[in-house]
Amino acid sequence: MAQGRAGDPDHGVELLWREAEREPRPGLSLRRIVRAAIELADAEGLEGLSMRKVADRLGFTTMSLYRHVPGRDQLVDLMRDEVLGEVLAGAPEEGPGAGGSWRERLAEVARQGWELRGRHPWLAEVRGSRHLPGPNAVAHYDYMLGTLTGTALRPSEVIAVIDLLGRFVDAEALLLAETRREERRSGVSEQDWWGARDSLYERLGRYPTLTRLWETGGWDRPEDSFAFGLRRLLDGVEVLVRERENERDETRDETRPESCPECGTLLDAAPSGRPRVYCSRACRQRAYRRRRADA
Amino acid sequence: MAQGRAGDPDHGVELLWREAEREPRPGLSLRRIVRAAIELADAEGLEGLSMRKVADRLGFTTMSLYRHVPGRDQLVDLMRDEVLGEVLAGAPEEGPGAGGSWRERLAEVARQGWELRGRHPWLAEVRGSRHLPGPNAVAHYDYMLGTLTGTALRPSEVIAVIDLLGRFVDAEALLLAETRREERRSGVSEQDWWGARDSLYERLGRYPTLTRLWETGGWDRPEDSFAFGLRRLLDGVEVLVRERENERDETRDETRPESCPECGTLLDAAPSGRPRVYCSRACRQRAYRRRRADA
DNA sequence: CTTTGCTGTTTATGCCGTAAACAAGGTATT
DNA sequence: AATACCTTGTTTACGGCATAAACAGCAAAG
Repeated sequence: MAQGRAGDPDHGVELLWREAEREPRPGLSLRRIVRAAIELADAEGLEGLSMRKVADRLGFTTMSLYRHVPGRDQLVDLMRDEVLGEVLAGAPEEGPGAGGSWRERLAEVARQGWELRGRHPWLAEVRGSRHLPGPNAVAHYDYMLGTLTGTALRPSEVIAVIDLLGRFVDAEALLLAETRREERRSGVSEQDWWGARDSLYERLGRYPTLTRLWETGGWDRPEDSFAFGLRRLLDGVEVLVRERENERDETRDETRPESCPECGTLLDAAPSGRPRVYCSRACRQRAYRRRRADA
Repeated sequence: MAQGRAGDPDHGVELLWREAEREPRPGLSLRRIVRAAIELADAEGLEGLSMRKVADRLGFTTMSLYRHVPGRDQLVDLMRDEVLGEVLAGAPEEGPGAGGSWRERLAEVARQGWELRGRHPWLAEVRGSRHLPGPNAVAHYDYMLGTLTGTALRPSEVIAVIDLLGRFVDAEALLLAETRREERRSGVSEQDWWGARDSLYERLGRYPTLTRLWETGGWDRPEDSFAFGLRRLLDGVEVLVRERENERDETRDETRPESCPECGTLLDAAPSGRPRVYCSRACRQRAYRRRRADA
């Protein structure tokens, strides 16, 4: 069934989105394969993931896997979707973090993504631009986009911010994962390895800025690169949000606000005929809570 | 000479830093190998780079390369350093961009890095945390760090900003490179490929934020992700710079400024005995030009 | 009872990096 | 001049990888 379909993306969609497994029978199954592959990748990284090893771990031959998965790439897509389910499983009901400012909510999803990649470092190593999202991936993306609901950002900006943040988290996680793996493989810590490169340091005297930063202790206590980067990014987004808020405020008094300032939904006329400000009681209360929190 | 040294980083240092080749003799040479490898990787990506193909391109056997390069990884290090030389070759003398504000200089090095990765997309694909820098890599790093000279940032922050920016450029370039490659490999544009995933879109109705953003045209004209991200990042850095400037200004009036506000150099007493403000005429003029430009 | 389809296995192909032994030529030493 | 050595390139071989293709066992459906 799965065989010979490695080049068919739509089959990949079916695989990712089809209903939960029927009754668990003995023998192989998609879910078992995916789970085994995740364990393997958690331990050895994405590059250490091979069809052979997954099959061995399950006690089957390599080719047996191809009865359930079209190929390695699709297996990775399935693994990705599986672990993305972990974030939502631990999240509260009412959207992303419910309370708090957009900034707090955004910082929270970044932290969640960071922690997920701490548990599954291979997630950041997944390459390629055509990975099909499964139900969990889409739900997670929707959840992240939801953090910016109610800001004055334009739709395309909401998307750009979330994508940017996602790439940032991935890049930082990738760096950490690679460092960790090389440390484990070689048995030498990153510090020790670089510290032993005397033949390199001998040659760095001629570089002025490098030398000055070295002498003023720039490398003595380095910044935490995830925390530092996240702060800069959030600050940068905040500048944009404020800009859009100012634009909104300038036009507010003349043209009546025709969309909910909290979630952006278009406002239909209230039954009473009185002009609405919020689209629902939930939004009105959320705005109230935020106003109180800001003060 | 190169053989059997694949695990010796110090030999890698020697290779990267040793003087320019002697007279070009017929047959193989390190430089020729590196050049051929760069051409290959430019065309086929880092994953398409193999010792076999490099050797074929030069008309030698695979193993002949190992007389000059310890292994594939070290070859990549050499390629990296070679192309990093391109940036500095086109740069003016007096440090990074010489004129302009720190923000303009920082934006400029980001743009240069972006363009370099446009010419050599594989550069962003290089993985691993223990890549030895050669002379060009160090000079380029020094050059980038130099853009923030004269700001109120602390040394560790200067480094963190430059590293963050570097990872950002790399991440964006990687995304683009992967997209391009898949487009070339499959012959289908990214838009067309995703547009044909009807079996996926059928299932996206249940996701509220996604749906709302779709309906309000969020994906109609997406932001340019490099330009957008760079703006956010620079804005974020600017927030930090201003914060540090305020801190400096608060202590300015009581304790005399003992370092040049333009480049950070410690000020020695002027021969006249009159308290100096800038360390040199160059810095005084630069500050003047900037003040005029801001107004 | 036979046909069909699902599941797992066997076998084989063609990539990859590189270790090890070897061959040939130039250079230095005796 | 004869010898040893060093540098360069080749041959051969190994173990790893993904996966195509043919095949074998079994169960349910006709």
